[in-house]
Amino acid sequence: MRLTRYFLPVLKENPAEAQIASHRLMLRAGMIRQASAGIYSWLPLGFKVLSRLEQIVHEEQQRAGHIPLLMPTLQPADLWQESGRYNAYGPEMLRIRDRHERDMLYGPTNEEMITDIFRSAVSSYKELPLTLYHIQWKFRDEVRPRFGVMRGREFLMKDGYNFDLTMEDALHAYNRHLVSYLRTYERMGLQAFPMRADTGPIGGDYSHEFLVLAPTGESEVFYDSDATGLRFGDRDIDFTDRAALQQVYDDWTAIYARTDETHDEAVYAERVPEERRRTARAIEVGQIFYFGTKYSEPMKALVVNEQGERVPVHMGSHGIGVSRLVGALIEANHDDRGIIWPEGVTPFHVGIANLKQGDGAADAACDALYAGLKARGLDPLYDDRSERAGAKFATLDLIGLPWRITVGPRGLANGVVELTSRRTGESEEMSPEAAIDRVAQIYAKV
RNA sequence: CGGGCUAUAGCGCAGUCUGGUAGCGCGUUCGACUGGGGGUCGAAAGGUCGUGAGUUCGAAUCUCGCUAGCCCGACCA
Repeated sequence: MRLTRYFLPVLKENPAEAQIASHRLMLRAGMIRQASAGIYSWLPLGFKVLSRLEQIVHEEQQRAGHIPLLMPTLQPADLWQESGRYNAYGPEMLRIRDRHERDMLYGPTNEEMITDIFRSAVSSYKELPLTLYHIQWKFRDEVRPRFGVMRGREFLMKDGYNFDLTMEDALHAYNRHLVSYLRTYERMGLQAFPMRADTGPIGGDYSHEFLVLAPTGESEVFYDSDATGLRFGDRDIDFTDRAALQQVYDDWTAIYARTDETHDEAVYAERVPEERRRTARAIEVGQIFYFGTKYSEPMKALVVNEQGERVPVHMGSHGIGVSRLVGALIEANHDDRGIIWPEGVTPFHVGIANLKQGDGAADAACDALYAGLKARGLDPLYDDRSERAGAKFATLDLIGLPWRITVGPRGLANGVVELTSRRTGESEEMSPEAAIDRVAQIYAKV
């Protein structure tokens, strides 16, 4: 993409309403624009990152054997009356009435709807196990939205629901989600820890939250410093291998890591040596639940088992806050000049800064670089504005592309361009061809 | 939902106390000089001062209502 043909409304000054880094930087980098409290338009750059996160989530869910579908944002109230949550949910649920005076709601989650879909189509244990998920906008009418997309009212969430015959099967689904989530966050360049969690208004008795350490996080967490050494890495997991998944679950949950909601001083003191105890703030970016027959019983989601008995299915629900992750990524990856995207989620792979727009040699070199990068399947952003070097560097630093190729008459006289890492600031001079190779190499691993 | 605050040009703000018909910086447009970290000079465009009523000869400014937004707390993916 050529910057002069893109839509990137960056701000030089900080908007007054933005208190935390991610909110401030998303506004300044032209990623989002507020439409109303806690409701945002996603401008092209933000939309690109959001779409990239969606893509990673889709890939990892399907790798785990989960099936995508798409349910509506607006739901009929009667489903929620059936589960008993229509009255239980409170004013956070946005209630709407249509022209026929029918009570509707903008879905804050989809347990009822998915259970309705399931029960109308599945009646035998032979069709289990089944895990369905979607990535869809949700609405929770927060009293006090804040921190940009980190705590909006409208938010994009991946929510998945497993249907199993037995608790053992459902716990295997639980482990599948735990492992697929670990993979998902690592691909995004984030280290997220599973922490034992309260089950909250959704209910149930088996739950972990995934938290990313960040000073602006809303949760206080207590953990063993050994947890920060955990890496999922490139392990190629067979998601049907129960023992292997259980092992990952055991490895990751053995180390003490809890939020303030479930923190237990006595257990903490007993299991974690004093010098390894850590307290920090963290952002919640996902949560998994096993809740058994909480919805399948009242909503009659029954299947016939091998003995010919009709039994309620065991369910769980599993969420990843996709739009919130954009904020979390920035909280975990920025400096005073702007965002620093991990390679796995960057909106463009590399920025090209032409330091003398209109100069024949510089223009030609940039055009060749741009074409060469595209030919290698890369997505470059070419800053072809008639701006001075400082302005181009500032813009590219702000929007956080992890790599920049700087092209100027001075280097071109020696046949070189400069490849600079946004994260370390280190640069290296090399031929344009070598720069293309290097960037291609970097992204081959992502 | 309790407490506090704000609303003036795309963004950040001054002007409000003491009423007299709106200003600064950034950004934008045009021209020139520039060209390796938001450059310089010159010209220009852009505002029903959130909204409704009231007071007044006259309201961004005073009074009352309404709306929207922000901060702290409680709540929350």
